[in-house]
Amino acid sequence: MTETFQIGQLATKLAVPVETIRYYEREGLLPKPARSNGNYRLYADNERTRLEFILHCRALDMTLQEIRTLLSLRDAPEKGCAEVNALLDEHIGHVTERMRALRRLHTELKSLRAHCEVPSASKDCGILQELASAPIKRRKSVAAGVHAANRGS
Amino acid sequence: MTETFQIGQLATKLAVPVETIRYYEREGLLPKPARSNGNYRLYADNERTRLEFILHCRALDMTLQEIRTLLSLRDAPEKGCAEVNALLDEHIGHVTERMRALRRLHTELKSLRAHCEVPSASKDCGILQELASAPIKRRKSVAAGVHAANRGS
DNA sequence: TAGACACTCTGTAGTAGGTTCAGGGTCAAG
DNA sequence: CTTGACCCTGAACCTACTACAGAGTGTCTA
Repeated sequence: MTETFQIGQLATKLAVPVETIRYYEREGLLPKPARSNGNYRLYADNERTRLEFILHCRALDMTLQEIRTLLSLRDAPEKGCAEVNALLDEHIGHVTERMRALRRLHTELKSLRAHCEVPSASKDCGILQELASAPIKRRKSVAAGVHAANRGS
Repeated sequence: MTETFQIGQLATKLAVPVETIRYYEREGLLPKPARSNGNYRLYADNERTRLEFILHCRALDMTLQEIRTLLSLRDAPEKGCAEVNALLDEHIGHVTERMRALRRLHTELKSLRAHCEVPSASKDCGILQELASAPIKRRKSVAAGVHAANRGS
């Protein structure tokens, strides 16, 4: 019989909040674990490994949906891993695009900042004036993260 | 008497969804506009200008809270614009940090991808193996966007 | 045996910045 | 008088968690 641990121990070991583990269970990324007499969750090594897998993927900024896909591929060892490659390539594509957007953004912010090197009264502030009148370049918000929803053309 | 337009016209002009305009009003970024007899919102040029200002700021990935601050500075022309500069500098700092994080992430993803140039059965997939065993480097999620919450050390 | 304290349980609500939907009202044209 | 385009409010949904509230469990000490 292998060693089991309860949720707090698992959380400490992997440096993840307890609530996150329960959340992943609710979301179907982790299976429902065994329970103790007192209804505490009991985890063994396979759950621990699975959670580690998930955390690695999250550290690489994949969405839970992407991770679900990877887990299902991992659970089907007879299938090829071409899908894994495809998913990863697409994810890398997202990241690349986001880097480009951030670079553009950075340039623009720097140029905006240059409008006001010498502090003055805010009614004469070059930055505020620029913000009021600069053309709006519609772009996907960087704040949306790596996985931007497509809004608009 | 200046020309007025209703929400759909304003939305079309500035290429923003109607719902977003109403949302900004709820959030207090836009003032409550005049209403027609039929209870339709009626906008004039000053609201339009204010909305443009907000959209420019959003295009630069500022949060609504940052924009609220900028708007209040804009509304107080007697105050200095040192605060504007400070806000912008901090925002640029966020963006810079995020760019760095994205570059690290990109490197890591590329290296992971290199584990499986030749598709094989998924049970032998180098990527899946790597994801299961690689050390977890805790980092702020890039998906949190430019404005990351600080979670954990 | 009782109390203190740490741990766990479920369920709900909040976060940012919107988007989508249901169920209705308004207005001009045909 | 009906069609269709527009508008209204209020609430639910999205991601990936996080933060409670209120209750039960388990262990240690007095």
